Amino acid sequence: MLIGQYTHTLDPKKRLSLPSAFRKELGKKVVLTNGLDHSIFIYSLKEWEKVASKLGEMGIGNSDTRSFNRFMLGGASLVEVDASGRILIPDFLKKFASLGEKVILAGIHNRVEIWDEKAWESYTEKVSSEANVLAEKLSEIGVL
Amino acid sequence: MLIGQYTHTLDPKKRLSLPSAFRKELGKKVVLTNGLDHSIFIYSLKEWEKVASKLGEMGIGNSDTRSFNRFMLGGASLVEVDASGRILIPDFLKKFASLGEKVILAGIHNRVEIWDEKAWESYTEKVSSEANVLAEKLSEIGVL
DNA sequence: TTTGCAAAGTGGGATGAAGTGGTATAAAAT
DNA sequence: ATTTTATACCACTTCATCCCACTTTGCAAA
Repeated sequence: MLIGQYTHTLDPKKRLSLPSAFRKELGKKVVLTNGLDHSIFIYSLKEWEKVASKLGEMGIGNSDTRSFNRFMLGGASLVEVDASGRILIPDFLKKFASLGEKVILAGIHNRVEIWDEKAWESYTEKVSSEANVLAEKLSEIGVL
Repeated sequence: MLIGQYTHTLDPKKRLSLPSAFRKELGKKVVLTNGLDHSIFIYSLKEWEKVASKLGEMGIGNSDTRSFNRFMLGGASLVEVDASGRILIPDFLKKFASLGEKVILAGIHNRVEIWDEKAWESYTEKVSSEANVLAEKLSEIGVL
């Protein structure tokens, strides 16, 4: 279970150190891909295989799933974690998530999300103001 | 059952000692997360796993649940209780709840809530003045 | 009541790991 | 051949963690 939120810096070489709390669970090889809401998703290789096979099972018939598969699968790249726990962010993903110097790494269940700090702040601000309403919805369906 | 209300101090190192009355029930590992109304929720690891697995099962398709998951899961952090019964409050949670030096720890059923002292006072003041109205609403739906 | 003891809450110093920046070497591209 | 890019390696700094100590409070025994 990946949880917790950290602010790290993306250096000029596009290196990003993973929070030590995530390293064990992610392993030495991770998969980065286009995430939803302009974030980057990080999966451990193991988790990625599950996600990918689920997506793969959806077939190529429907044009929506085709596009989504191109988005998630086509945008994926396998990355090694170096000796000091850092990964290299590919250029196209950095652009996709418009990452600046400060980024947020957030553990969400089976994945880690990378966000530009500013984007994360404005997103969470918006969400926390809606959280009460969301909580109500979720409690109606018995989650909380 | 967590019950009772305590005022403790958050030291410069962001350490907060849990009231001894809560320690046994919370265990050695607890989960802190963004709470509603700008408080922080503390769950025992056991209780948390129940909440988290429900949230995690909901998938990534719906944008409302995505937001709420980011709020609850991304805003969470697993924390060890140290030898003298203290926990470390992560920076982002301290900011989120705008905690000052004095904080309130309140046991609410299966969780503990952390509030800034000032915020708690003004909140309880407001609520107690509305309590009559609230009681009526709750009795309408059969709670009281 | 007084004294002693144990538990709870708070504060501070020391150590080690985590995060970050930089250099050197190897590989690749121009 | 020269410039650029990637990777491994090393070094510094900061902060979390551990450990110890002081103070206060409540309880119990003398």
